[in-house]
Amino acid sequence: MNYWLIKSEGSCYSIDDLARDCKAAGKKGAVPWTGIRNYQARNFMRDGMKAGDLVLFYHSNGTPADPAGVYGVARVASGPHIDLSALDKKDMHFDPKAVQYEKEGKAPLWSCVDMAFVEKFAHPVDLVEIKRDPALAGILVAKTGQRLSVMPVSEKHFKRIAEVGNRK
DNA sequence: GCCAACGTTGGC
DNA sequence: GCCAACGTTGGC
Repeated sequence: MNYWLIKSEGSCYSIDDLARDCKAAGKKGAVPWTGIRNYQARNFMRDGMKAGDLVLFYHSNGTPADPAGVYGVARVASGPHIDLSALDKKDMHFDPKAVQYEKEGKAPLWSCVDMAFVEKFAHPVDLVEIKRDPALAGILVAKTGQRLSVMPVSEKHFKRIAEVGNRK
């Protein structure tokens, strides 16, 4: 069992959106986490994530009203599969190179997994809090210049953030 | 909205 | 294969 952190712009796709879409997905209860166009992030998703892994849901690009931070927890709900949004010309994350891969019968250029909503924290654990907490020293998301949208988290750090987020 | 940090692209 | 130019991310 591994632990991860995924980022999303809160104003673009928040944990509330994930909760809504997972509910709308019915029995499946999960949505494909598409649009990742960074090789390292893709590799973490495609090669590292296993169904059942728990994932911190981080909102990036915060505002004073909705600060950047971890807002809740999701769960990996599938193994890796092709990210169809890369083949969709109308999609924001369309990639002609992925179409080329498809034509040549290669393995998909971009893959993703399904994500299920687990919980929204009683209060978000914002970046300031994360950086200030000695129990979270060394966590990747607090590192300057860290732009990965999918990254591993240690079990210790995962549990600490979940504990702080659900406190009170 | 600024800008530092980073990944990717493409000329050579 | 180097590296400058460019685009993007994301904190502030």
